[in-house]
Parts: sequence; C-alpha cells; structure tokens
Amino acid sequence: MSDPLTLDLSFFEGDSTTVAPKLLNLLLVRGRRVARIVEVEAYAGASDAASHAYRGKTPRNATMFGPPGHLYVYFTYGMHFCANVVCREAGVASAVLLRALAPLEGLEEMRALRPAARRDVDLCSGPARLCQAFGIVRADDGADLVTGDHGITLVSDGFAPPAAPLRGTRVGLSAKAGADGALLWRYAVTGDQNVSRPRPNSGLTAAETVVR
DNA sequence: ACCGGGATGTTCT
DNA sequence: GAACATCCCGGTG
Repeated sequence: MSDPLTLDLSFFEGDSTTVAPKLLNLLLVRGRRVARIVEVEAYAGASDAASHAYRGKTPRNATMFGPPGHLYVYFTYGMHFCANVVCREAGVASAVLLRALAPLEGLEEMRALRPAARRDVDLCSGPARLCQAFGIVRADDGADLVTGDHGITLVSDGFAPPAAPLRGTRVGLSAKAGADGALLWRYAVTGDQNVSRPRPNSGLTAAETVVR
C-alpha cells in the first residue's frame, strides 16, 4: 500500500446510492490486512423495504441511525456476520453493504481465518466471507472507520472509483423482504475476479447477475 | 460446471 | 414459528 489517505467524515454523508459507487476501490485496513472494495450494495433506510431500518430503529439496527463513517455489523443465518458502511447524518438510516473485496496484503492471516477458502479469490468474495477474513464480529458493530477505534479503517490510496461501475440488482432478497428488480443498487468493479457469486438458485451466472 | 440441502441462532411476526 | 442482505459440501452431468 502506498500513501494511504484518510477520508473526511463528509465523504459518508450522502445517500447510500451516492456513496456506494464512491466506495469502490477504497481500501479496508485492519492491522496487516489490506483489501480493495470491489462490490457493494446500497440500502436506503426508511424508504427501502429491503433495509433493516425500514421498520424503524431497533437495538439491532441502531448503528444505522447513528453518525456516518461507522460500521454496521449484523448477524444472519445463525452463523454469519455482514458489514455495512453507515451513510447520512445521525438520525437518518442509510448504509452500504460490503459484498466483496480484492485481498492485497496480509493474506496469510486471512487464510488462517478462512480455512474453507480453497483459492485466494475466495477469501473475501462475499459479505460474510470478507467479515471472516477480517475478523469482523458483533463487537465491531459501531466501529468508527475514520478514527479506527476498533483497528479497522477505510482509506484511499489515490485510486479513483470506476467512472462506470458494473450495476445489478441486489442479492439474496426475497420478494417478501422487498426485492425490487428495477433497482440497480449493486455496484461492482468491472472484470474483478473477487466479485461474489450470484444468489443461489437464481439461475444466473456471475457475469449475468452483475450487468452493465 | 451447476444444482440442492443443511447448518445454526437472532430477530420479528 | 418463520424468515433471514449466507456459505459450504456433496451430488450429478
């Protein structure tokens, strides 16, 4: 990594659909582990039936209603954690789910935490996988990504986000949970091999799921 | 390669 | 009691 640049809090104050594509190509850093963000999804909060914040503030989603630039970590499927970057000012819920990273440094530590990953491209290619690789757990909910109070930071190395990222529909949402095929709120770096697989049973290949 | 199903526990109805 | 912003393994082609 060369010359990491700290982000300003104002970077995160926009809506999730604005912030999401700007997160692409930023670096997630924890100790010696460094990975580039290559796939994200926007969740808009009160107006978004698929957002955990849709039905208002609860103990689980409280971090989403807090200040921007913090990590919202939730537990799902009885065994997995997923991590979001909180957007918007305090009091308004909006967040971006981290879906895939390209590992750059500290791969040995990631491999140790992800024994099931057969190839390095599997280390961070999924929202729960990247949490495993970075050791992100419930205790990291609320971590400040600017100050790094949990040892986790989000920085830039001067590599700009793609001008025209791949876009697609969000993954893993049932119709009941608010899936909306009209919303292309999944953003990814074109051609990156670490982009996560399509939803199981979707009948789509990865290339088809993330569309132009 | 592409399926199908099981794991596991928190959260909300 | 159902659903869940998922992953992994073992089947089949």
